[in-house]
Amino acid sequence: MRIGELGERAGFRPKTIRYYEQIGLVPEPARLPNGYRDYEESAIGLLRFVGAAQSIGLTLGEIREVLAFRNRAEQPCEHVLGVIDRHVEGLGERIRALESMRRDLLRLARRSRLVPRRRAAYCHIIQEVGSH
Amino acid sequence: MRIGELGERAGFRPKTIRYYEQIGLVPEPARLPNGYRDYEESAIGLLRFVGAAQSIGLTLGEIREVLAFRNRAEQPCEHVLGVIDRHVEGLGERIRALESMRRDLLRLARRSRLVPRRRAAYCHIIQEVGSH
DNA sequence: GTAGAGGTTCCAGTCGACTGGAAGGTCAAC
DNA sequence: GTTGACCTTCCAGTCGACTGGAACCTCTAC
Repeated sequence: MRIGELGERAGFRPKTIRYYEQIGLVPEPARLPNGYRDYEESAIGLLRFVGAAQSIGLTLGEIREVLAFRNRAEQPCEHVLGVIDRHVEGLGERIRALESMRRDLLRLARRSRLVPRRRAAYCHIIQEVGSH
Repeated sequence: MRIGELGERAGFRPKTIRYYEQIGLVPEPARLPNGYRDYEESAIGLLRFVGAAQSIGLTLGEIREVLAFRNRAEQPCEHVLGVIDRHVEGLGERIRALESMRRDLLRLARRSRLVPRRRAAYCHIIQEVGSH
């Protein structure tokens, strides 16, 4: 299939797919006699993989590393486990921060609606967040 | 105090402080006779506010909006409450996504360590994440 | 044959958040 | 007086993830 169809089905713009190919994230596909890229069905899965990896916070660089192992059909090595551990650690912190933030913002929104004359209350909350 | 000291005490580089001034995030300070910037103590609190707001995910543009209201000592108006609501909503989603991600990664890490010969397990998990 | 959609490469730009570097001034300690 | 740390402005660059646009080709429907 051509690049436009691949993009439609995998959820990426052609420009983005070409960009990914340029930075070596995905392989160059075969070409039709007219020079158009000709993708296999498997390219959809690969791009979906990239999208999923992005959605869990991996950078394109990290995804490329992971794909390198996937493409070689090797089991995760210490390197990939290291990537996972780093993310798990960071995730815990981010979740705690976000939950705290959410609670604060909900409380603030409630207070602001109950006491509309309360002054500078938003700034007060942000400063509490900052002092944790 | 001069910009270097402010940066030390507030946790920002002088370059960054000048950048914030340039984009209108923080006000221009007074100047000494030699042209050096001369900051009041309150500038530390303002920059800490910026840092705290960044840490809960606000963009500089959003922080600037909030500061505009703070500086006028007005109570949060509908606009600021709108910013809060947007963030609360987005936060809930992000927290759920991060928690799901964290669970998946923890499970993956455990499985990978118990069954070190398991092949391409990482890719499998990412694809599960993507299919949620 | 024509028009328009879709494709190609190449090069540069956008966005947001900084950061580097050039060119030069100021100041305090030695 | 000299040196080195710190300051100034200005202009452009970096990073990561794209995206726009120019110039041109290909193909299908009318």
